[in-house]
Amino acid sequence: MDRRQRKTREAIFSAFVSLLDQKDFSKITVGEIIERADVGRATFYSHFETKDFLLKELCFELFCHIFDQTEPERVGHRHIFNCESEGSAFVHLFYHLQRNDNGILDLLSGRNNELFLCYFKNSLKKLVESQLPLFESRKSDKLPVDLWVNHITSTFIETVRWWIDNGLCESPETITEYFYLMV
Amino acid sequence: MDRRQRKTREAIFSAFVSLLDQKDFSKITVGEIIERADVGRATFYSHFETKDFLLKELCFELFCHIFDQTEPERVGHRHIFNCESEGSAFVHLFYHLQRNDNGILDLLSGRNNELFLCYFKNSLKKLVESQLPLFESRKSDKLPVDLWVNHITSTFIETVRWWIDNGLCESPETITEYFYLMV
DNA sequence: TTTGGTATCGAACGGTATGTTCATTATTTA
DNA sequence: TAAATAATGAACATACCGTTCGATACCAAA
Repeated sequence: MDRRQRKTREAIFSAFVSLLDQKDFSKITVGEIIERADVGRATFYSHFETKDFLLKELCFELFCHIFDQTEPERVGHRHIFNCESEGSAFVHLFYHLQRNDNGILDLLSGRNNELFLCYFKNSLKKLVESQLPLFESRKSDKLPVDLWVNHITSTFIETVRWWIDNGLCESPETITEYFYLMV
Repeated sequence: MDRRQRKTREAIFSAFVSLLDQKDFSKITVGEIIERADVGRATFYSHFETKDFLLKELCFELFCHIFDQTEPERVGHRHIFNCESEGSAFVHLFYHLQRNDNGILDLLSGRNNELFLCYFKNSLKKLVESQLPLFESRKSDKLPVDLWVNHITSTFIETVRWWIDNGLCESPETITEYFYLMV
């Protein structure tokens, strides 16, 4: 890829993330993004169709290394799908969140990010499905599978949001315990 | 209240609800509302500060008779807080939803109604709190109360959304059973 | 190093939606 | 019937969107 392209793309992403740190997605304008990225208006639109697509691509990059099963393992980072000890995938994920990789917390806690939550939920569902045996119980036999998966996923997200709103006081282990208690 | 005021207010509400039947809240413009309500632009803004406030007031009216404890009982409608048989408040609520009073389903199922969901959740939380003893168990002792309340409330909402997405196939009783199984 | 292709710039434009203003007209109420 | 109040409708300023286009800067391959 052309170095110019890489640079503007990077500039736009980083301007976008830093803006998300300050205000809700819905309040951010394209004008602000290009001003902070120091990039021409036409340039922005030659990279991203709309602001929503920018968010979509950002999510894709964010979630890829967290959720994507095809992503190759890296040194020092055991992949979440391959955590061997029981249930550790979710502690792992809570750790990711606590470190606030790429300002993901701003997006999760914000109250106007339906789009983001939608993408996050979809990725998370895949993880939940792959870990489904963990949650087998009397209850789950009597429920439609997709309702059950949706419930676990939603519970995870609501737990994270509660955690954030509470100032991330609890340790990832405690939160994981809470999470498992609820499902 | 002046009859003129009542009439325009009513016209705006009904135009708004009928538009919600057709498209997401975020796609509806003030222009469309006043056209359908057959009301002047200035008139709209003399009644409602913004479109968001219109939604807020609509929610207030919608939720009042469902959730408000101070609302007087009416003939043929036992109030939800006074359902005496165990747990019937939630079946009651599922019945309300199934009948789609005031097009509330459009708002609940729509994917762009964070504001509405926020209001709904807040009202629902009060109901959940009042019914909390129903949900006591080993689990709940070990969890922070507000996390527990939030979990029950979210689970209810997610159940309804799943129900709607599935075409309201199940009976309110079945859904209530699912709901209780999950929490 | 030249050269052809490509990315960026920057200003301007048309379009849509917002929320306000104000003089005029209609309705209510005292 | 008169004073108060509400609705009208057109106009206005503002903001943001997404597009266009000629000029300029940059890159990569020959």
